[in-house]
Amino acid sequence: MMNKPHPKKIKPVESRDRIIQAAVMLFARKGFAETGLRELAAAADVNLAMINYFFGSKKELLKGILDTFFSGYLDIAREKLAGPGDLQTRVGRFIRHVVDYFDCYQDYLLVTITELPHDDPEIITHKANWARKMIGVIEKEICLPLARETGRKIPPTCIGPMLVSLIAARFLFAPVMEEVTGGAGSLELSAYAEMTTHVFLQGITGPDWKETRNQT
Amino acid sequence: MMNKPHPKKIKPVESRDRIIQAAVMLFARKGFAETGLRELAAAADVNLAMINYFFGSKKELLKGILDTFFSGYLDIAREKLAGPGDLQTRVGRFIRHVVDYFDCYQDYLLVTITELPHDDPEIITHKANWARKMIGVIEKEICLPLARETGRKIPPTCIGPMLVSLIAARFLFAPVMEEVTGGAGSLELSAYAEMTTHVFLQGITGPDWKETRNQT
DNA sequence: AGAAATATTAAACAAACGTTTGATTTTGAA
DNA sequence: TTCAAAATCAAACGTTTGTTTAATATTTCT
Repeated sequence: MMNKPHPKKIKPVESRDRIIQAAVMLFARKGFAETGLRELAAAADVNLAMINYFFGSKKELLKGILDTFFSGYLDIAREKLAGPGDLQTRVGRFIRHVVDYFDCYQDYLLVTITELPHDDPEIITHKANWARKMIGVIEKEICLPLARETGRKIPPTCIGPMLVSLIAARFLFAPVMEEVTGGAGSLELSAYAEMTTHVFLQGITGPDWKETRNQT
Repeated sequence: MMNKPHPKKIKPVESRDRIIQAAVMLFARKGFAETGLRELAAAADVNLAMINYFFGSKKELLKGILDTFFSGYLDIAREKLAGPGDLQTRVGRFIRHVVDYFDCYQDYLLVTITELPHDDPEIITHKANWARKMIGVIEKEICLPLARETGRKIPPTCIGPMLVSLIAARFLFAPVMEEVTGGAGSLELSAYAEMTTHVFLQGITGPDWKETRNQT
């Protein structure tokens, strides 16, 4: 007996995860408030009441989605922005991974960004907590080295938003740009990462890029 | 008779404008869908029915707000991005004016950006039409000169979103950053414009800025 | 097998939604 | 003053909203 040290939770994975999956898709495409719980329940193929059963409320479900996205983003920052290499190498490595992450979690990104400025006090604290941690990493890994090497002081509360906005631009504007170009495919992902890195480090007029091609 | 060639419309200015003013504020703070028409009517101090009387529908009201913002943004691009000066001068002049514009129309900006990715077909056509015009200006005034001078080809559908995201970052993240810093004032507006210009043109590691200080 | 915990269901809740209607008031020109 | 257009209003329209309840089905462990 007690050979199974507790099966823990392996079962509610099915419905619960289908709800999250459908929620992220619908929130990204239609917006949080525009998405009704009945519509969401239908898309996730669960009973309406299951949503409140698992998450308590619609807002709590949103918080879970935001947490998932922020958590992954922060992990990349801590892991890739620190580590070996000079500033340019580390920033290049970071951006390359964030572009992949944003591409993979596109819907999470859209939900997060479009809900960013809305000042629901229940939500804003969550966002601020994540932002604070992110600002800390950026200050340590970008702003301080930059000030040490060039004497240039840029506050992390300025760099942080700029950096994430720059990278996210492609995905934020994707729906509109698709309509604009009439479906002509956009820039390849790795090329976009390279270009973003160059713009952030050297600007559009800076000297030739291409030397920012280190792996991992 | 007919001495007054028609007083045209000078009267509906009162209520109609109060509605727009309240709508922009509420849509920016709470989101479009989260804002009820009754709440909006109360904030604008008009009767509920006046909104549909003036604008036909809630969605039509939103389109009007988007049009106002896009129109002003496009005007600045056409006026400041063209004209005398080399690429750096023109971009610097453009960014300086856009930062002022975004600051002045902060709520319009938030409404526009947070509604950007949502794929309501009635709205997306409007956005795409404006984006197309903007892309045209950027191609002509930035991408072509850049390719001519440096041989570097960056598609305007990439530069456009990057540029606007970079400038808008401060305003998009403002509510969160305020909570993060605990109300400590953010960078001064003109300093932010200068920094944004430098990052866009030379990147964060580029040579000293300060020479991008032309007037008008 | 039986008891306890977990999942799932249909139905109902009050509240809020965007919109419409029809009557009334205000307005500006004849 | 008179008349028609524009503006304002209270009230109600039928849906849809997020959430809750209580009963049922399924799974899990003893």
